[in-house]
Amino acid sequence: MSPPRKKAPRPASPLSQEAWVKAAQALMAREGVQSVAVEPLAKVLGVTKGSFYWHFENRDALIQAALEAWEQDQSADVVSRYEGIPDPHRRLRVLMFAAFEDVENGLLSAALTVSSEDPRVRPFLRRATDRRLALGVGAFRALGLPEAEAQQRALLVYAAYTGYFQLLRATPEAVRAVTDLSGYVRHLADAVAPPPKEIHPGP
Amino acid sequence: MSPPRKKAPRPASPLSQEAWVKAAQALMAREGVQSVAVEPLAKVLGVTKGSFYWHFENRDALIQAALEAWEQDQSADVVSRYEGIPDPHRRLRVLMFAAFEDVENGLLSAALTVSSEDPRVRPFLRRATDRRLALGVGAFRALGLPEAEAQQRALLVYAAYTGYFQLLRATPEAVRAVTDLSGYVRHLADAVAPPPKEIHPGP
DNA sequence: GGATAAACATACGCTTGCGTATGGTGTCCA
DNA sequence: TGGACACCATACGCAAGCGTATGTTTATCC
Repeated sequence: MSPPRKKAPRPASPLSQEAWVKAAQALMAREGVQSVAVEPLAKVLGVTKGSFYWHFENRDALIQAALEAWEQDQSADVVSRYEGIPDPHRRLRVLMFAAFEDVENGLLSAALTVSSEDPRVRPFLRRATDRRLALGVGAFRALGLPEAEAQQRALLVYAAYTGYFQLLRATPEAVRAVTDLSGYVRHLADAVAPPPKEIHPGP
Repeated sequence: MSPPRKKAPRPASPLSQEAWVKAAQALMAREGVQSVAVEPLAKVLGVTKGSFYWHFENRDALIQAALEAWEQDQSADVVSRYEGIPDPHRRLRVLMFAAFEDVENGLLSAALTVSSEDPRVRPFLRRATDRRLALGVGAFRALGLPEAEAQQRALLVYAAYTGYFQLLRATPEAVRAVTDLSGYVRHLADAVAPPPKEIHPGP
C-alpha cells in the first residue's frame, strides 16, 4: 500500500500556473502580447476559463507573470555567465557568438520588441535593452575605447543582433539565403573589434 | 457651359479613399496592423462606419490599400534614386546614409516588421526585404566582392538598419543615449567598406 | 424645382473575448 | 464517512468591432 502521506494533493493532473505561463510565452513568441487571450489559451490546454480564473487574478496577471519569467531567465542566463572570462577581447567575442547562437531567445526577444507599444511590455523591454547595451559598453570599454565610442559600437552590435532576429522572424526565407551565420557574426565581430592586430586606444 | 458629364459630383468636403488610407497608415505605424479598426478610425476622421463602407468593400480592402500605397512610395523612392551614381563606393555610402536619415520611413518599416505574422503584411514585407537586400548585394558586388561575401555584408548592413529603427521604436531613450547617429552610420560604413585605402578585389 | 446619386448617419444582428457567479467533481484527512 | 478544499465546468452579463440594411442630407443636372 502507498504510505498515507500528508502531501501531494495533486488529484490527477492539475494544471499549474507554470503551464499557463509557458503557453502564454509560446503564444507571445509567435504573435505578440495582444494574442494572449484567455479563452483560446484554455482551449489549447484542454480546459475552460474557469480553470484560468482560479489560478490568476485576470489576463494582465498572466501576461505579467510571463514577462517576469522571461526576465528571470534572461538575467540568470547571459549576464552572469560571461563575467568570468578575464580577457576582454575573448569575452566580447564569446558573448556575441553565444547571443547569436541562442536562436530561441533571440526570436522571443524579437517578438517582445514587436509588442513594444504595450505598456506592460515596455518596462521589461527597457530593462533588457539597458542591460544588454551596458554589457556591450562594458566590454568595449574594457578594450580601451572611450565611452562615446564604446556606446556607438555597442549600439551597432545590438542593432545587428536585434535586426538579425527580427529579419529571421519576419522573412526567414530572405535570411536563410545567407547560409553562413557564423561568418556573418565573425565579420561583425571583426568589424567592431579586430582580433589579430593591436587596438589603438583613444587619445 | 460644362459638357453634360456624368462625373465630378464633389459636394462640400467629402472624404476621399486617400484620407482613410493615410489615417490607416498612421495607425499602422504606431500600433501595427491589428489596430487598424474601422470604427475607431471613423471616430478619428469625424465620421461613422457608414462612410467607410461606402468607400471600401471591407476592412481588408483598407489594409491592402494602405500596404500598396506604402510599397509604391518605397519603390519609387530609393530604388531608382541611387542608380545614377557611378562610383560604386560612393553609391553604397550615399545609400546607407540616406536610408538612416529617413527616420519616418525607417520607423514605418519597423512597424510593418512588427506585424509580420499577419498574412496580409507578409508578402509586402517579403518583397521589400528582397528588394533592399538585392540593392545591397548589388552594391557590394560592384565593389568586387564575391557573391557569398556580398550577401553577408548586405545582410549585416540591413540588420543594423532594421535593428536600429526597431530599437528607436521600442526603446527610444536607450538609443538616444548615443547622440551621434552619423558617427554610428559612418562606423558601420567603414566596417563593411573601408573608404580611405584601396579595396582588394576578389581573386 | 424635382429627380438622381454621392456621401454620409443610424440601427441592427453577430462574433470574440473579458470577467463573475455559481455549481460540480475528486481527494485528503479527521 | 463526511466535511473541507483544490480544481474545474457552465452559464451569464458586458463591451468592442465587423458587416448589413436602410434612412437622411446635399449638390448637381435637367
